Amino acid sequence: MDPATEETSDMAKSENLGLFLRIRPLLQSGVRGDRNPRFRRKSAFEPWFQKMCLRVKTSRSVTLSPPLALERGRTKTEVYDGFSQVFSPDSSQEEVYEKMMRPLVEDFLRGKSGMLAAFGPSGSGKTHTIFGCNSQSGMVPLALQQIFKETSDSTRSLFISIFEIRCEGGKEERVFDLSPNGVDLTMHRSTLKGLHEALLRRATSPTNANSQSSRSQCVINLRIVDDKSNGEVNDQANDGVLIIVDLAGAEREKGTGNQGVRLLESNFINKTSMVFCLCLRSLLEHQKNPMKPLEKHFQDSLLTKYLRDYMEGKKRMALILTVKAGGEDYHNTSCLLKQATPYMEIKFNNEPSKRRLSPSFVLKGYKEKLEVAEHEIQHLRESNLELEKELKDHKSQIEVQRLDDDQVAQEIQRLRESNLELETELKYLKSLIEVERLADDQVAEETQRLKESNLEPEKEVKDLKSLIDVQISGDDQWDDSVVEDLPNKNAISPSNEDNDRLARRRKGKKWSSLEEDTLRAGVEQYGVGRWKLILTSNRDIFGERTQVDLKDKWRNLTRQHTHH
DNA sequence: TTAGGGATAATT
DNA sequence: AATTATCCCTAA
Repeated sequence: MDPATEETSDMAKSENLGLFLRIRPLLQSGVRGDRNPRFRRKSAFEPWFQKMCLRVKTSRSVTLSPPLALERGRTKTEVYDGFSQVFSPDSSQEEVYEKMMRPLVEDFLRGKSGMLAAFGPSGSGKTHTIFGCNSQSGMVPLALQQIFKETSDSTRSLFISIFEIRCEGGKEERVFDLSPNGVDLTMHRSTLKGLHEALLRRATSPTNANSQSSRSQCVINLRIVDDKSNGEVNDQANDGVLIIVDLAGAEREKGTGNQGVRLLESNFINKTSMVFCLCLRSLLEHQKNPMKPLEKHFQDSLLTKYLRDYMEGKKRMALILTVKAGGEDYHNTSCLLKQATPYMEIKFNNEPSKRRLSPSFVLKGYKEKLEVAEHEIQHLRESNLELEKELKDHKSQIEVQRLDDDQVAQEIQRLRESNLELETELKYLKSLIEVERLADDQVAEETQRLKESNLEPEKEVKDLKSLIDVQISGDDQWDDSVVEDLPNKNAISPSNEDNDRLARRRKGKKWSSLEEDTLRAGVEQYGVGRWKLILTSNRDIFGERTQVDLKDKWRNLTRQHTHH
């Protein structure tokens, strides 16, 4: 936002992954010129599909409610919030462009790289959004339009390449260059033609249409360079790069007539998309907890290899989810939202080289976290007080407004929870710091004192900070190895097992009804006790749960059932 | 990997 | 205080 102020400092400015959501209209108005006529017929014959499971709540949130058929008593609508922008079914291409694409393009013109990936089930409008059709240009044509307009008088050239990665069956992925010449096209503003040809071929050729394109990834790469320097520098020296990716379908493989085929690792229709998601998830976890290594999922597919910098959080990325909102789409949509929503917490920093983290570097990171935590605790305390007071007031009045009371109480509960969360994080950080081996006598003593005293969190934070300072100052030539090895529990020194255990316990996560249903279905399909199989077949739904978690949950579900 | 027993956090 | 839901540990 403010390029002038952000400069050198290492972890200076980071921005979150932009997560957009676009809901496809239920009915194809004939204008769309859709390629699948069966769709139209189907929805005409089966009007109950009109019931929408997904609705826009605000410009940044949606509500998802299961269709009646799936309800099993305990149904509540879920809210997904925090999107950069939600585009309703009647949003126009221009609107999407303005709010999502234009900032990317403008940064691109200023030499800042970025990427946009479209993700969603096939038929949800990914391609329509990215490429558009004759009457409604998509993001790519609109972006080019803007780019050509703004570079017409400059001395810069634009390079564009477009290619497709297909992986058919279980075979190797293959790359198909869709540009007429097979190499990068040099384009000035008048030579837009080449792209049009590529576009046309992809969008309208019936042989190349649905079946294949839903399983292939289309990548468009724009590069802008100054004409002064020679054009063909392989590296992205100073040039901005803008990559637009049309990811393969993100639906789960089994339709209505499921066949328990050996699925690869999860039910993704396509390996590349799965790897893409694995990368993002790993990145997110790594950022939440730096002790977790950033796994190298990217090397598992061509696309993610190509996008490595983005997969590792080094360059900025935006994601647009396209979904269908019909009742029949509930499952796919739910899976997609559940999976992709957390990604909005991913951050990108511009710092390109982060070699090996010295402990003091890591500690500095913790210190910053502590500071933030300190603030938030303070803030939460205040809101807590405020709300509690408010609640009291309410209660002292007549009890007509019970509902309001409940809402306030809920809010307080929520705040309490996040407050708790922060405090446990403090505890966690504290234990990590202890693990760093405080060889210094003085420091060890200090730690001991801290451990035994019953300080208020605020004070504790303060003391921890000074503690860190002591460590950082007396620490110049540590080598790495600590960081990479730590995620392994066994590598932690057994100094303080009790404290360590406390800190490591995962925060309990309630089972969603989707997860429960999936578990039931899994047991039905594979049998009781095949937890590993059930888990890996549904990893996109179960997220970070373990086999044991599934087993325990099943124990619960059935125990309750028999107890009845 | 799984089944069970236990610990711990969340709810009632 | 008692009951549940989750998470953790470990023998087999």
